Amino acid sequence: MTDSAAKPRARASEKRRRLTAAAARVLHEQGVERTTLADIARAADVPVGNVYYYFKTKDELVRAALSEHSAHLDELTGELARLPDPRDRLKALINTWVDQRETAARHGCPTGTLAVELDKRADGTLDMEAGAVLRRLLDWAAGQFRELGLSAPDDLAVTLISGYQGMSLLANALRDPEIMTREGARLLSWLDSLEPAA
Amino acid sequence: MTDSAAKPRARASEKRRRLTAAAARVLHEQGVERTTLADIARAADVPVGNVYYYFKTKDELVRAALSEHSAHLDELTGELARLPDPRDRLKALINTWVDQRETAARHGCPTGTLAVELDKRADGTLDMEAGAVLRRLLDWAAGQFRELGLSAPDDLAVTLISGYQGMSLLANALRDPEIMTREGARLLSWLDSLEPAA
DNA sequence: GTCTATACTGGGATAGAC
DNA sequence: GTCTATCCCAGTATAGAC
Repeated sequence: MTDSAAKPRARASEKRRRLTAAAARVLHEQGVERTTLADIARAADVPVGNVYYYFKTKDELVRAALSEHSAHLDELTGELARLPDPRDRLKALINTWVDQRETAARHGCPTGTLAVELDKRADGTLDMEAGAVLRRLLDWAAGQFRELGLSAPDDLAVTLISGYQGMSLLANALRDPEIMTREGARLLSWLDSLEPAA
Repeated sequence: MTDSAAKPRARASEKRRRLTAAAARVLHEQGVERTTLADIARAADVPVGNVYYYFKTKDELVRAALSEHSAHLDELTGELARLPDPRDRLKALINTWVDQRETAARHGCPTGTLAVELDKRADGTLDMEAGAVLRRLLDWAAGQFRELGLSAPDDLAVTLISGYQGMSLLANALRDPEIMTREGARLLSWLDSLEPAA
């Protein structure tokens, strides 16, 4: 009996997951304000009006997309944790960014562009949530710098992530993926130049 | 006769200028998609429906806001031109950014956030126009680096403007103006470290 | 040349059928 | 638990009064 109910439940969460994944992708490509629930439903292959069974409001879908980005970040840092040297982890992170250059040139950083859009809101509902995801990335990077014994690890993290956001924004605005390549190389040699205080 | 017609014409363009200035300000604060024509009209103290006498569509108001930013940029570089040393001009530019830190922390870089939002559009109408303004800033900066006899002036310009966009985005997402101060200081010492190739 | 009243559309949200 | 039909509002744009 409980088992017979399991399948519908499974399908329900399956659709919910499809909607979440679609939201993350479509909101990144089109932005929050220009994306309709119909767009997301279509991308998830779910009937339009049905969306409200899984998400009460559009904002909840945005929130789900943010969790998706956050989970993706966890996955990435989890993989990087296998590298013994923190500096190598940071370098691998930068290489990941450069590998994504075509996407960045077309749509920007998923979290960064979301942060820009949500910060324009007057209502205090979601306007800091994207910032919170960026904050987690900053904290992770600061941890790596700390492990390296560098002073002011938090500031170094800001410099690194700021570099990523800046190059993504410019690559996007100018539609030029090579900006990611060149600035990525610069960040790599910057990393190499950092030495612990004597 | 031609003189008697001058006053209404002057008033007309006066309102047009008020609308343009209001558009630049409100679009920066609220973003394009969340700003209604009524918002801009109210900020410009012009009757709502009247807007269409001066601007045929909302997109034209966005375009006007972009010209405003572009003009503001010209004004700024014009002032900086009075400094004899290109390096001092670049430093003064960075100091201007840091002085604007409270605004940046609240609303981001006017042109950068506009670029992010417009790039989300599928229609090829305005999606590159903000990028064009950023391009002009890049070109100006590259000119300064070239005057200094530095190699790869275009890449240095990208690094500088990317730094500005990155620190503005992070300051905005985290609502922390001090990020502008710290990253600004870093950019200043980076500038000082640059030497012409021997 | 200036402004008002209103038409029209897109899209978020809901009630309720199956 | 799934989906359809529909309501309703916000907001752009226009027609036309003054």
